[in-house]
Amino acid sequence: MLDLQFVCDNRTEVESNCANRGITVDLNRILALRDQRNQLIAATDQLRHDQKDLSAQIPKEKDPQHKQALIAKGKELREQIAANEEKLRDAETGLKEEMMRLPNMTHPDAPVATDETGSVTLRHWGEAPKFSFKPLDHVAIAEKLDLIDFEAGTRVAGHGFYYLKNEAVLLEQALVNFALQKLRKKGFTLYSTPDLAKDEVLEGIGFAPRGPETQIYSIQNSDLSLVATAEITLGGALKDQILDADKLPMKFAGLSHCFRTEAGAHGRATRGIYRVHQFTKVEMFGFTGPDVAESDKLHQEIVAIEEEIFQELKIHYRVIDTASDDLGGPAYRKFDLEAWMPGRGDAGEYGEVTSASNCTDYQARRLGIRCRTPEKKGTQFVHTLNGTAISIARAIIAVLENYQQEDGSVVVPEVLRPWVGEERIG
RNA sequence: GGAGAGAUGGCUGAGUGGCCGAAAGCGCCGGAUUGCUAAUCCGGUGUACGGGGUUUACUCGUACCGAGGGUUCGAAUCCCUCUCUCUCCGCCA
Repeated sequence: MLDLQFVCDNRTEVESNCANRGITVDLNRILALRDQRNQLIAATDQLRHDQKDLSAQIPKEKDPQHKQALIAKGKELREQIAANEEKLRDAETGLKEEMMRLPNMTHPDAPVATDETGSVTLRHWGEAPKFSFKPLDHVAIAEKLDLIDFEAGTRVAGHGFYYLKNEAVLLEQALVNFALQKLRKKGFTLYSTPDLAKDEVLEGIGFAPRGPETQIYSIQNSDLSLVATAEITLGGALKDQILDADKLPMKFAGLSHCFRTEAGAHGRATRGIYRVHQFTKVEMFGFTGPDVAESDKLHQEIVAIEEEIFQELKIHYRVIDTASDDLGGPAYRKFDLEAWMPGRGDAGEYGEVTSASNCTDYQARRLGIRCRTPEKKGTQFVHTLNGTAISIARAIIAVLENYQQEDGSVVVPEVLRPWVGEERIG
C-alpha cells in the first residue's frame, strides 16, 4: 500500500504510474473518502473531548437533579460517538479498499511497457548446450528414468499434482541443501516456515486470498490459507514489529511448500511440472532501512545470489528487467532469471526460474514493519525485498533437460553430487 | 485436552471505577559540576491518527496499559471471548 499523504500530494505521478502499469484508478474517490474520514475523526474527537469534560464534572456535582441531567447528557454523547464510529469504520474500509488497488510506484530505470520495449534482457550467462540428438523435454526424461509419477498425483489430489520419485527426491533435497548452505554462508538467517498463514498476512504481502480470481487455496471456516511462497511467512514473521535500524539489513531465507490454484493455465507451455499446484521453494527475504539506495543495493545482491546458484549449476540463463505493466502490485522493480530449457517448445525456450522484487515500503506499510533511526524522530517503514533462491520444480526441469545424455541418462550437476550421492541418473 | 497463575511504557515494576498516558527505579538523551576512566545534581525521554502552524522547530486534540467485544456519564481497573507466557496433570509423532 502507498502512503495516503503521498498519493494526495502526488496525484499526477500516481496516476501516470497506474497508467504505465495498466491499472485504472479513481483518485477522486480516494480524496473524497479521505476528506470524509478526516471530518469524522475531527468530529468524533471533539465529542470524546466533551465527554471527558462532562464525566469530570459529574463526581463534583452535588445537586442530584443536575447530576441526573449531566448523566443523561453523557448517555447522549455516548450514542453520538458510537454512531460516528460506525460511519468512520465504513469510510476507512472504503478508503482501504481503494488504496489496496493502487500498485507501488515504479523504479525510474524500470522499462515502461507503453514505450513498446516491454521487458528488457539485461544479460546472458553461459550458452545453451549443444546436443547431437533431439533433446527430450523433462516429462519424457522423467518417464524414462521413473522420476515423476503424474498419474498417482492426479489419482490422489487431482490434475496439477505429482509425486517426485527415486533420484528426483534426492535431487529435490540436494537443490534445497545447496541453496540453504549457500545462503547461510551469505549471512541469511535460515527458516523452515509454516505452510499456512492468516489471510491478513497474505494481504499484507499483497495477495488476495479469497477473491473470485484468487491464486490462493484457503481453509474453510478459518482465516488461514495455504501459502503461495515463503515470502508470505518470512515477511509476516516481523509483522507489527519495530526494528533497530543498526540491525538492518536483515536477510532471511525460508524453506516452504508453495500452493497455487493456477486457475485456467493449461497447454504445452505448462506441461509437466512447469506449472503445478504444489512445489517446494527456498526463498530469500530482506528488510532494509527506508532508503531506495539501500534496498536497491540488496536487490542487486539478491539477483547476484540467484545468478551464482545457476552459474554453479552450470545452466545457461538470461536476466530480465520486468516492464512496468508486468510488475505485481507490490513490486517497485523486478528482475527475473530465465533458464534455458532445451526440451521446452520446439527447439528449447527460456523458462522463468527465479524472480526478485524490491517492494520498497509497500508491504511494510500494510504489515506495520518499521524501524527506528537514532537521528530521526518517530519510526519509518522499512523496505522489503524477496527473491527465489531455488524453486524446485522449475530447477528440476532445467537440470533434467540441460544435463540429459544421448543414452537417456542424466548427469548430476557437480555441486549437487554430495547430496544426490550419484554422478548420473539412469 | 484438564487445572491454576499471569500479560502495564526500551526494561523492571506500582496501580481494583473518575484527579492515570500512567508512580518509582533502571536505561537512554541534553545540561551543570567535579580533573582522575566514574560519581553527583537538574531537565528531558512512547506510538498512531487528526487539527493549527513560516508544513522545519513547535503546538492543540483524540486513541492506545496482550487482542477484540460488553457494562458505565466515566474503564489499566468490572464482565465475556480470544491469543500468548509460566506451573502441574493427561495424551502424542
